[in-house]
Amino acid sequence: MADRSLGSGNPTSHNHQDKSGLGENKNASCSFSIESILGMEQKKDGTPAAKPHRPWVDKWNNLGEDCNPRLRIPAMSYAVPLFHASNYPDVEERVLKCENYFAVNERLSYKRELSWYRGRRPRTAFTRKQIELLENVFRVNSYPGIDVREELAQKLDLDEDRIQIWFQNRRAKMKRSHRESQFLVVKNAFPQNMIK
Amino acid sequence: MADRSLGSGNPTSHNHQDKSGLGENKNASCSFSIESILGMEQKKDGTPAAKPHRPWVDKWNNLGEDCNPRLRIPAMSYAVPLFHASNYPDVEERVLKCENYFAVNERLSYKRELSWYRGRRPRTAFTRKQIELLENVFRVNSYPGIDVREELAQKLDLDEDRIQIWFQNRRAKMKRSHRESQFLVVKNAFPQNMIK
DNA sequence: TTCTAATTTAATTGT
DNA sequence: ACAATTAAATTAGT
Repeated sequence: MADRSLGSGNPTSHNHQDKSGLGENKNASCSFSIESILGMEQKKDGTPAAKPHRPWVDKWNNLGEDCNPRLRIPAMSYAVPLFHASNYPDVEERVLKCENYFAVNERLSYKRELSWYRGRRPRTAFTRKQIELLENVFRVNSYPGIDVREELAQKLDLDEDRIQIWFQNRRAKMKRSHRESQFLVVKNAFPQNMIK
Repeated sequence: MADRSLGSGNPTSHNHQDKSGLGENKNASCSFSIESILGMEQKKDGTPAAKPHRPWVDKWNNLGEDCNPRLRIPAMSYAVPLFHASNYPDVEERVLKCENYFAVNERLSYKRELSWYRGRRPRTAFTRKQIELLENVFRVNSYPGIDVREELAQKLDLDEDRIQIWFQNRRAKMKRSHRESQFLVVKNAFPQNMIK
């Protein structure tokens, strides 16, 4: 049982980053040859030292000191139940705890195998109450200034950062749905066969 | 998610110049009063948020013509066979059965109640061949750019969207299985009682 | 039941 | 700040 038919043969290193396409395989026919695929991979990772602003990494992992934060075992964080902890299935939670163990004890080992996004902030799960208030404020003002955000942060016991991101994402959502409803309006204003 | 099938323009111009925080209430306590809320335009849905990007609805429901497609009964097809008494909560299941019944017999009734069920894209069943190629590509590049995805889409006769989602889910799966295997490694490296 | 396609939304990156 | 994308967490179909 538990046949994990897929998990076994997988290479574990991945350099992501292929935003720009770059997929020019000149070969005429249908070859996704290894070459062509590898050719498509961007070498964006010269280890760019690109974005070393991850306060929470150190905040939660404050034993290390001088090595590149992006190479550290970072967030353990979301490995440890401290941070959100609530809704993993049992197995996964044990897995996570264990990983954390290992990391704590052996730290600095297999960083390489660990994904590039290690440093990602654990996803915040807003409560119903929090969302409610945020939505109410959003209705009135979708561009709250710093003072309002700070106030909200305090009231909701969240970092001001989270508030800001929330409003950003919320605006994006609103924009999207507006765009889409406009699309429908336009679409319905035309005879069916004019729109494919 | 990328909604690239819609007008890529930026039809809605925002004057987002509100640094000052409009919604700022001078009142001491936490009042975001109804008045202040109603004072604004408020055209955004009060609740569960619309997600009106569902091109396939029309594609499969091309009998109607002038009514709003979002209000139509969409895919009856996959609504019909749902008399599987499986894992919906009782209430919802009854609702479904009922709605379906009416939908079949009365078509276009009970649109409102169907809404939560309606918008979902029918699950795509990939063929063995498709999976095979996708897996092969994934092995070399788990982050294919748009070009590669388009190429795959064409080759496999799928929407590019499906490809993108497939890779997303595949990455999640890989991550999961990596976690699990790490768990096993750690587990075997420690005395039993260290693992709860 | 397990696996996975599809959805929603928090977080990241680059401009 | 926005646009586009990714990952995390869910929902739900087979």
